[in-house]
Amino acid sequence: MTLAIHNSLSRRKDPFEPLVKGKVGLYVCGPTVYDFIHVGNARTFSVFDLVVRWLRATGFEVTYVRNITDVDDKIMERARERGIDIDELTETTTANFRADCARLGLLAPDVEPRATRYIGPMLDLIAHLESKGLAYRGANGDVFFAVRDFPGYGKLSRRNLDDLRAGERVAVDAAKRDPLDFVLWKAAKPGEVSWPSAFGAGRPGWHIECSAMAGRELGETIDLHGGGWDLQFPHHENEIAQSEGASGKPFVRCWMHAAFLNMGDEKMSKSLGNFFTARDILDRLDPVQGGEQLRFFLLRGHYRSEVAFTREHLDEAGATLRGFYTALREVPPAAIAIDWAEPHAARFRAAMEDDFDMPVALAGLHELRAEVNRTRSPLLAGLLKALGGTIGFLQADPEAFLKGGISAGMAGGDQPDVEALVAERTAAKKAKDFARADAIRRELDAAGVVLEDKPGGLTEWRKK
RNA sequence: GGCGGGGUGGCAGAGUGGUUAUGCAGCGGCCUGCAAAGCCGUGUACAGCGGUUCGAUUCCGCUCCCUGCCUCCA
Repeated sequence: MTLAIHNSLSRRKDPFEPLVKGKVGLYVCGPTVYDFIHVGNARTFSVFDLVVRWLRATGFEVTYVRNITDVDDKIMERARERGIDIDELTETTTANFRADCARLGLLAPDVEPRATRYIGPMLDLIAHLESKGLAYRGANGDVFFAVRDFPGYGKLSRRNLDDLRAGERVAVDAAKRDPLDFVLWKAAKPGEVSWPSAFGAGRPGWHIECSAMAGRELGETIDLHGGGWDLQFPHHENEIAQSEGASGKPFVRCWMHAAFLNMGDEKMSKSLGNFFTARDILDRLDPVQGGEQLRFFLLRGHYRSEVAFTREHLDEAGATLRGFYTALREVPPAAIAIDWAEPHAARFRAAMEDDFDMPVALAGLHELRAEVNRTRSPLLAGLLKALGGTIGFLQADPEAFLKGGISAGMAGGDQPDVEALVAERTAAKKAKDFARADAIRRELDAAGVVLEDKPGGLTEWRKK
């Protein structure tokens, strides 16, 4: 069984073989830290979290690099609006981003390079490109990449230079030789942050940072590079041009692009203004279940298919997760190592290795869940938990998960004393006072608590 | 205008040239004091029109519709 990944370069599922056997370098384009991330961003980061977890679960040693873009026009603009300096803005935004990721249950990357710490490598790269005739200085002091002098330009996004309508929507910079040339280094204007350089004081263009950081952290040729679909052009195309233009070697062996999260049937995006921040959503969900619920919602479809963001779908994801946890609560899972030859495990793995086919993998997990309920086998329950664990799910304590925010005392002061009412109801039941017992059930139900009577007079409860 | 993705049962969502995806919801049953949970059973769904084929949701062509990138964007 070998992993096949859809490679945007070939547009096929290619067998995945890292450059060095057993070791994978993965670079993911991270956020530009001027504001909270939205749920669409969360989806992309969740997708690559899934990739990293799966690779590790199947024995790869992964170096996961996800950058922080902390210099950019929007950052400068936002800092100016707020009257704070850029560092203050990027520091707090980065901290917020990390906190949101933690709530979602995302693994931290092994390396989280910040663009401003890699100005040196960027300048080296630009100088190298200039020496090879691929970069030139414009009349305005900016340094540009000469797109037509790089033969492979357009190979990732399948664009023909002559078909691109540069300037149709945005004025073309007169300093460029070709309208499609892009900035490597922007000459500083008065009052802007800048770094001294051989090209004059300035700051990096957007694309150069990823080439520099990926090259510095993972080498000239990297195994996997990911991001959202919208990054394919121009960002990733330009990264290829810069990196391959300089090194003469293939930059990325396999490109992965995650599909969008939509609002209605439109892409969720900051420029359209139709977005929710990940934090807004997490704040509205149960404090115990919310992170896993949102991540499950974001990942239950295939990563190359768009998903529509609605409250109903989010609720459904929560219900599904509760179903899994219910099985694990009823049948305490044995702590086991996964035997990949076991039929459920083999099916799950085959699905995951087929370009991370989560819907099929989850279908197998559902069947396993039903079997756990039927057989009450701790070994199968253990397998369910272990398989879920390979992709970062089902690792919470089932009892705590099912009780949700109510058990953690986070639901507010007007919550009824569940344990006391349950005890009272147990007594009422014993006395055959079913009217009282049912009244308590109704009262708790209204408070969002569902009671489940078990054999032997025990009563479990969970959040509705 | 160029390049791209997609239209599957009430909803979500895989997949396949001819056999059950799966989940949620619904319906029936078992269990239960009543419930809940669980289990069992239950759905001739593949945008339309042609073509290829013994047979197409699955391949080919056309049409219609939705949508992405081409500017910052996960």
